[in-house]
Amino acid sequence: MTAANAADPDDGPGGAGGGAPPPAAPAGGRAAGDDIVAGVVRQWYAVRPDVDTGPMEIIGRINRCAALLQQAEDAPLRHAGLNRAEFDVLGTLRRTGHELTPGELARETFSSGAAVTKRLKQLGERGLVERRADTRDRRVVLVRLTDAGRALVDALLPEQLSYEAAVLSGVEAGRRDDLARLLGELLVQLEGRLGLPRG
Amino acid sequence: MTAANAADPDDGPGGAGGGAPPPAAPAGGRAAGDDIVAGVVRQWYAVRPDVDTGPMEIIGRINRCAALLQQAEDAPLRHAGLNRAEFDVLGTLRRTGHELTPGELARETFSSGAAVTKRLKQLGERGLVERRADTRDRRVVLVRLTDAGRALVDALLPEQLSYEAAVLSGVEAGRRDDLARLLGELLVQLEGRLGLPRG
DNA sequence: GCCATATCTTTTACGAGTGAAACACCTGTT
DNA sequence: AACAGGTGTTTCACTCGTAAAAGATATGGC
Repeated sequence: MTAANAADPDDGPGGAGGGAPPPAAPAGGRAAGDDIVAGVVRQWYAVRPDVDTGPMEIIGRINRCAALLQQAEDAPLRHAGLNRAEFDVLGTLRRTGHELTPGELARETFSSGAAVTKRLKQLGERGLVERRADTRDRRVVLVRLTDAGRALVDALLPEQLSYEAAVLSGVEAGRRDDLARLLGELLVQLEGRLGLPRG
Repeated sequence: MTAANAADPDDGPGGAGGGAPPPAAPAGGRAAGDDIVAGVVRQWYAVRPDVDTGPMEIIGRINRCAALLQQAEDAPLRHAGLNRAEFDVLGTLRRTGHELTPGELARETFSSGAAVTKRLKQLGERGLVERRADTRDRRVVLVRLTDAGRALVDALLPEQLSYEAAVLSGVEAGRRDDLARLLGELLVQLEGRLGLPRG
């Protein structure tokens, strides 16, 4: 609540927060080479020029990208009857190389324990993962990939990645590296700011 | 389907697609200053060094950022009893400045018509939007903000934006601009590649 | 040894989104 | 005028995720 009210609406046009005003303005319409968010920002500037829309240019774009990607990105997975979340569980087990508990899987895949339980049930019924009780602590369940699960991940991973590579291929290689680096910086900050409550 | 299989798994280690292998490798563990995705990439490199994890560094990070943001970003909204999606509808009506149909709202907010119908029902019950039938074409419904709805958006928008600004403040200003620009480039590509089917 | 407390997993109740079907209406053709 | 086909909105059945409660087990103080 502290800094949240820092940018009052009567900040005054021109000195709005720190972001430069959007370039010119095709009357709120959309210019060639612009993405959706640029148009949105211009519309806001037309009706509320006092407000600093800077954050939208990052957060809005991340949300749009994530939405677009999630709608289409999973084509190779869907083909195998999996969704992103299920593949995420399988992939986590594969890349760590050892058994994990449902709690660890939940933390690793950013979802609730309940969601993991559901997914494990389905993946178990399909013979892709196995559960066994921990001998030391019988509250704990240990989950591992079956041979079939491992084979499926290994087959799907390159397909999925090359599909993703195709999706990204419209951006020049050097800029992809820049983008990855900057997203990494942002993610570190977000983890610190928003992820701490879990520690 | 065309270019999607371009990067075959037997691309050969060292020449994997275009991404450099992850730096050294703390045994799959996590180094200081690294984000979660960097650790994930290293784990993959340890068990499947033949695979080009480049796309993960962008898509994985975007997904993580979006997940983290969505969990916490909405603090000021939640305080007003709204969620992101509802605020998105109100904001769209506010920034365009005129009445919109449910279909237009669906396209604008990236969601299904059914979802928009539900939201409009709730927002209508709370007195934030009004529907009226189009006089020309009676299939069409026109939605507009009530005075209360407009006042709520105008009050919430600066709060929400300065909250978002605080979340982003850990990244240096110049880098935020770079990030916004690169995300814009990516978004243009994604819109072209993944958004075309709707046209 | 026993109890209070904490931790891990699963179950339950519910909210939100989606695709497909249903419904209402328009428009051009015959 | 009637009809076929198209478009816009809503309803329906379903999936998926979550928070909170329940169930099972460990652990430390007495």
